[in-house]
Amino acid sequence: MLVVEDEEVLAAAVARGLRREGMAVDISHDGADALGKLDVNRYDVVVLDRDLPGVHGDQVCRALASQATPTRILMLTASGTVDDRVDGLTLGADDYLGKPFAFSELVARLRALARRSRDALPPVLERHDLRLDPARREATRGGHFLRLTRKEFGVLEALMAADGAVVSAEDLLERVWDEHADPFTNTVRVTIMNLRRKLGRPPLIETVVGVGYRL
Amino acid sequence: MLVVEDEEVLAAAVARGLRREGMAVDISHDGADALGKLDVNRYDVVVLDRDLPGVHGDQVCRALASQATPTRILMLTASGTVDDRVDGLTLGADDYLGKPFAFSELVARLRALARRSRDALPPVLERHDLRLDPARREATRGGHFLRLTRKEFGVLEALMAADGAVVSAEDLLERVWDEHADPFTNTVRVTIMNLRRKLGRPPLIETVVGVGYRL
DNA sequence: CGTAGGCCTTACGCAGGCGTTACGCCGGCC
DNA sequence: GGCCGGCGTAACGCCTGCGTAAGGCCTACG
Repeated sequence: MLVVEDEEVLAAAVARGLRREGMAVDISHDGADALGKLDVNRYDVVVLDRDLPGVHGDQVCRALASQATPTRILMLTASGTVDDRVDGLTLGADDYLGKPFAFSELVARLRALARRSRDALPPVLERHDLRLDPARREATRGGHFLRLTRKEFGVLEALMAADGAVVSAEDLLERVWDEHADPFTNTVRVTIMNLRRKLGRPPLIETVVGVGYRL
Repeated sequence: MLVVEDEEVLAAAVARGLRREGMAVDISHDGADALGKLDVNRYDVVVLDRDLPGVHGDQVCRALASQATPTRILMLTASGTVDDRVDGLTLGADDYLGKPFAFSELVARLRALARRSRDALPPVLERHDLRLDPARREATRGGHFLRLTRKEFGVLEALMAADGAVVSAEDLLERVWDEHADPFTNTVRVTIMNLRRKLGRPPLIETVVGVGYRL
């Protein structure tokens, strides 16, 4: 989840509560920062306060809705009038909750949205004799099953989704690991190595020196 | 199931009875709350009292019928006249039961509706040498009967319905337990263990570390 | 009122995922 | 030709996540 809320105390409280519910939560305190994070990370759901200083919540919403993304939006608003609800939904929000709200209701709605987001996401990726189904979490090569760990699966998914384009190690860190990953770590190289080993021959992952990796 | 009934004592009694029959049951005491839950959760069947304070049962029924959902509706009504029955069915209910009713009849009708709601799936699930009949609550492996508890049966049903895809512990909690399940509980692991033990060998349930389980 | 069984919890041991450090190879550059 | 930066690879250790046992609560039932 990404929680976008300028009131820092509220944001922290919500994040803590959601983490207790088992969710992975990032926080933004303004619209510009939110757009940056949305650009860089993939979220299942964004909890978006409508009244943001600087870049307004509506703008964030529009920006997100305009691009074809599987990310769902839950709008938070101070005034729970019907007009707001209509506005929010026409702007591209997927759900809407007026402040003050019951925390349990927020959780329930986020769960529902996250499930929708997962359902909507998964086309089966196929390249060469590789087949990867994110929904079923299955990867095969030449019909033969591959037992991949989470990181390996994530890296392979990112490479396949890039469709032959080069993906930098930094991109992989942000997509497969999380936003606070140590930029000087060696773990991507090690994961790539293990992945290559499990994929077998002929080799499919090419190193582009100084830039990144591609299928 | 979702039971919508403003008489709290009756609602609790019905829910308890249905849980004894192996169903996962949520409760709403008014129409607005029911609409919220229906918005957020997926149910096979809604048991809907017609006479609700605030948002009337008919309105809930209409709202639900207007959207393309696999959820079935069983209307409960205080007066068992034919007129009511006709009204209910034209509103979009799938079945109808007048109060007072025999509990066994309620169960039978709900079973029938639940089966219809799921009839995208074959009524009897079969994978490998496993056979599972949700209607009769019977499970066999290699022709040999398995004595499963409700939770074990539910978990196995979910895994078989997933058809080899990975099912997360969180999904299992939502499907087999109910909406108030503690996300950090250990009970899924224990149930999986007992299930594996009862299923015998060769082992059929695979653990995908950090993700979930699959058949 | 006692018993049995379903179910959840706590506690603990263990395998494996994952990140680290260290080192060797290779190509480019001054 | 020596230096250096980028990468592959091996080996090690931490610690998460899972399996499993044991105990306790609650409900159903005799």
